[in-house]
Amino acid sequence: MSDTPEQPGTQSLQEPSLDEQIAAYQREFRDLDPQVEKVVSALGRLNRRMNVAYGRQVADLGISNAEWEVLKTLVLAGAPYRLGPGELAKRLGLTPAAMTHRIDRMAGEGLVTRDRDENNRVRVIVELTDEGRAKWLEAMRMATDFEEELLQDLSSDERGVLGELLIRLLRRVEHAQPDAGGRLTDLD
Amino acid sequence: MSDTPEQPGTQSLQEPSLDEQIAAYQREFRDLDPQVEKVVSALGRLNRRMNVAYGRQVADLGISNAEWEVLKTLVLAGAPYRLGPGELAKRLGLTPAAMTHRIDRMAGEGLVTRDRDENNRVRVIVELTDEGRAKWLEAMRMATDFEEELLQDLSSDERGVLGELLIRLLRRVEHAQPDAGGRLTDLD
DNA sequence: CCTGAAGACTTCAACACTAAAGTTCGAGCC
DNA sequence: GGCTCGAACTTTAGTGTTGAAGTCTTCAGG
Repeated sequence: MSDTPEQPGTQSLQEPSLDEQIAAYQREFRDLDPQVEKVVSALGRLNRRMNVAYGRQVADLGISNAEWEVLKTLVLAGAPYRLGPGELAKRLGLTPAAMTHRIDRMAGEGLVTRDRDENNRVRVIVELTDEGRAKWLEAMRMATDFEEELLQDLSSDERGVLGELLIRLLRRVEHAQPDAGGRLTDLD
Repeated sequence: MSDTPEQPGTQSLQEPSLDEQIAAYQREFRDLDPQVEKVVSALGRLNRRMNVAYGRQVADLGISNAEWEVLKTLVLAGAPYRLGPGELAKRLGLTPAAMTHRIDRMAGEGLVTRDRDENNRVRVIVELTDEGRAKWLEAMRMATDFEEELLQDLSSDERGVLGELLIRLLRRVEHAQPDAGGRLTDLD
């Protein structure tokens, strides 16, 4: 069902329990598969809660979740940690316009630099600063600690199984099946 | 790692493959548990993709994802499908101010009505209209079809296992353990 | 060269959300 | 009965995002 991600600053989402929710849906909508609904709703909720948690953690470092996303993307690019605004926008799923402003802010805070490419003056190069990289590292440490704790109750086998199942779903959504029975095409 | 939910209107998120991403992180950050990272990253990605998909579907019905959330919450409330703006805000994780505007729009579109409570004139009652309920039903049908298709490759057993594992994670995040070893308190 | 077309960003107007400051109504107190 | 407090919503100011329009640069012809 999804429960899209909408947190206010850092509030306490207050909703009925998962089981109550599913029971309510079944009352209102007869042909609902509870098993499917359970998986989908749990997925959505889990994700929202996690995002709230990440947001709090990076806030302690003085950066926003949005800024952290940019730092991660730049680090993922590897080595000199450079990427153009357009490329960043594509990877983050933002419009170029939003990227322009985001980079403005981050450059102002010293997390990245923004320069014109000398070889092709239409292009702009955004590069991580040492400070930006340091912030990333701190955030990364907090994030992995949190993630480790989140999965604490699961055995290694269970973690493996969970990972595999999720990846199968992801594949289904990403490669938008060449239609061998199920549609789901044009997902993105 | 999370990959927070940020889609532009309805773009094609373009990112490295999950395996590439994890490999890159390992290069940059030594003590990273690939198994944990796999689970967390898959969760985040899956969710973003799903939200994009939901957004497209409800857009075909002429409503936004945000509006659909309100419809769902009202239906979940049951029977006369009424809730105050404050209560709605709490359940959706929005500020009351945002709720005011959202209700304005939706009332303008005839999806809900907004009236003062006769017994307590400070209170406002938002009620689903028949049109709103009809929209919900259509959206619900599309959503469940999509969800069914998403899980198509998983056997009933696998769906059950996945659901249980997710719920265990959810519990860990929701009840923010009374600290018997792991922290994670104050999550929301 | 000079021109036209395409690409990569930026600027602008409109919209949605947050935080904080109002407004209005109901309740308790003396 | 009039006062004050608190609750529930709305308004305002500021930020971040989208979509469309605009600018600047490069490249392919003519």
